[in-house]
Amino acid sequence: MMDAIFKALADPTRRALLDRLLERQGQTLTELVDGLGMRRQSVAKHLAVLEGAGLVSCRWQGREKLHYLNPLPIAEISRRWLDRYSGERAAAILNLRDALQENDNE
Amino acid sequence: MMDAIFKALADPTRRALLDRLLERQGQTLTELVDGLGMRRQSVAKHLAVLEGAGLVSCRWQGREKLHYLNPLPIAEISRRWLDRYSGERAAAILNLRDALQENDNE
DNA sequence: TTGACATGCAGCTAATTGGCTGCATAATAA
DNA sequence: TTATTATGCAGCCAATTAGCTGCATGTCAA
Repeated sequence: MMDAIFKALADPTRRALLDRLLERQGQTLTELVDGLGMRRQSVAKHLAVLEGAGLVSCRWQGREKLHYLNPLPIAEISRRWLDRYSGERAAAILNLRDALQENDNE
Repeated sequence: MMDAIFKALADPTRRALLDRLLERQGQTLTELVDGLGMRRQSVAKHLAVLEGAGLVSCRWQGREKLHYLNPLPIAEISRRWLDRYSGERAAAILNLRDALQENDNE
């Protein structure tokens, strides 16, 4: 599950899609295609990956599929994984700096 | 640059390597190979990716290459990108909930 | 000096990925 | 009803990736 999220975030087009949805929720596929320089079907695949990772939720309205950003998984990742690297173990940064400066300054 | 970091984090083996280094800095390649069920050369490639993304820094000590986690890029990512999804736009979560509950409860 | 050890480098292969085209289906508009 | 529009689905292809093997290089210990 965490793996799906990281893999989904690994593609710049998919991050751009999340940014677009952050600006305005509920956009359709054809709206989201605009400006990406890519065919509709390719964008649809990217959106499917985002949906599979739980980052985007959808709602059908007639023949249009509205896309909504779901920020909760990203908040989870940030809290449960990334924070370990900046939070309680911040001392590691100092250890690193010390270790690197120890004896080679080339 | 941000792209390199996201791509580096997309692989579970690489995230495991970061976790290992978070537990103990300065491990050698052969130490890190242990427990991954993978050849040394493969692990070396993963470490090269992490180093290329700035997530790992290295120091040579004789014939051994010591690996150190660099938490700064992850903190950058968390601050400059991920926080937008939980912070100022937290209202979007409510908008999403409202939109999804609007008219379909199947 | 010689043998063992730590690593690097080049190249192979199978699987995955990210784009594409073509066609099908469902909903709206005329 | 018929044409248009929004989307889905299947399949193709080139590029990337993640593992591997084999060999070369440099360092340490006996």
